[in-house]
Amino acid sequence: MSKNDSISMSVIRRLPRYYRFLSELNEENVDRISSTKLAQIMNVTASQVRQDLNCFGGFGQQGYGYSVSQLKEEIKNILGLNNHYKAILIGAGNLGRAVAMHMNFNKLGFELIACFDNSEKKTGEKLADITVQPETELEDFCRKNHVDTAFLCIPRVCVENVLDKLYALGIKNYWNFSHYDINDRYSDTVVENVHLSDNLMTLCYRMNNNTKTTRAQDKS
Amino acid sequence: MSKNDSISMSVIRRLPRYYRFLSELNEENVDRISSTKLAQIMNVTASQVRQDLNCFGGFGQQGYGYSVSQLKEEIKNILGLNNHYKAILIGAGNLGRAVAMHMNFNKLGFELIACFDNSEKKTGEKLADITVQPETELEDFCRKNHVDTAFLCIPRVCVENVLDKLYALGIKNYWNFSHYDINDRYSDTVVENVHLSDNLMTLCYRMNNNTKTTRAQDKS
DNA sequence: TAGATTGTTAATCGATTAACAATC
DNA sequence: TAGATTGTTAATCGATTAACAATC
Repeated sequence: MSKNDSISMSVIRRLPRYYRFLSELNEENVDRISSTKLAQIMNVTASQVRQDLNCFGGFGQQGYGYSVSQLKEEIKNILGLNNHYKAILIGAGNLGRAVAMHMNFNKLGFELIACFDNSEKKTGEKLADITVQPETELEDFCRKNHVDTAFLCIPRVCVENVLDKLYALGIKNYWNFSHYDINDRYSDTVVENVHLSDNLMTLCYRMNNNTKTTRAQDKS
Repeated sequence: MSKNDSISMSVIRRLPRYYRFLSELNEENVDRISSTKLAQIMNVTASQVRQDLNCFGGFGQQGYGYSVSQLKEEIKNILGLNNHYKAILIGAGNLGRAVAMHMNFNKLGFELIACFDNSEKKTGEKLADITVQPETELEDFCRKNHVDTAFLCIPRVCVENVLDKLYALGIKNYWNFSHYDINDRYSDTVVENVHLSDNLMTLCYRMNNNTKTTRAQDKS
């Protein structure tokens, strides 16, 4: 982690993809790989691979290429996947439950330690190995337990209220599934948005205009 | 839909966001808006707003601005949200169920007409107003019913098999929640990927390197 | 008409690609 | 040593922003 002054978001958003492909190669017991070969597999240019990796350090060796297992580990570290950031989930609806059950948080740098929902019906339900608590417990829980980030799987209209509480408690990292603009209210937050409906509208557009869209940014 | 030769993906991916903000303004009964005002609300530049909109036509009026309701409708049309593309869902696990229950497909240009799962346990379950069918019925169903697109909420390892069937049946539009690279196997497909774990890894990176990430592309 | 704001062209900025000297 | 492939600089390409003439 030496050179990482102001890495562009374009590069950052490609890192998980590198990590995935390198993990696969590693599982297939591939020892080394050249930027050209990796680029081929990933459908990008060799230049991009080398430029991207060199944002973080010179992981390769001239005339040889990159060690797959080493590079995989480097990127894992750069991404911070060895962390166990404590996360809480707000909202135990369909989406919240899917997120809780479906994701392998431990491999992604997180640990899900609690879930809250404002509906009495949900309270007491089990998701993975955590129990849904009433939202009235939220603040108390956060004061008693260190919480790094909140995953917001609640409707847009509910976000502001919860966000204000969380922010006041010092939680400033969010995985946000709503269309509420968190950064707009609190600018010193780190927010990753998942806008499923935007994504689906984009699919709709592209189905409509199939013949002539550019290829750029297709992936991801 | 006149000028739309090769609109860049950057522009396309911004359209849903315009649509959202304009819908809101419209609900607040705002009649007209200037590019400057809209840009302010959306946290972008006025130039970008005007450039983006002018990819599709001159919707504004000099000295006046844009009619909110008209512009909203224009974008709705550009996105094709008035369509009712017939969609089927493959996979009734946590994620599939969340997708089926959580999304307001009709407002997004789609209609969910069936759901399939390869597990006997799932068969017969009700999601929204559709019943989960065994995956063995898939091909038969697709031959008897027109299907425009498939939403893939199944594990990566299951995709290839299902994809081959769907593609053979002429289905070439996919909303893909797995890491399987559909475009790689069939290049004449339209694919929108939702890579939740990539997204979460990006959050992890940014939590690690909070102080010094660029702002570009933060939104979306 | 005067003021406002668009549509559009030109300038800038950043990201991607190409090229090649360094070096394993 | 000769061949391969990196790290890095320079060139290109595309996207964003600024500027302004057209016009409502």
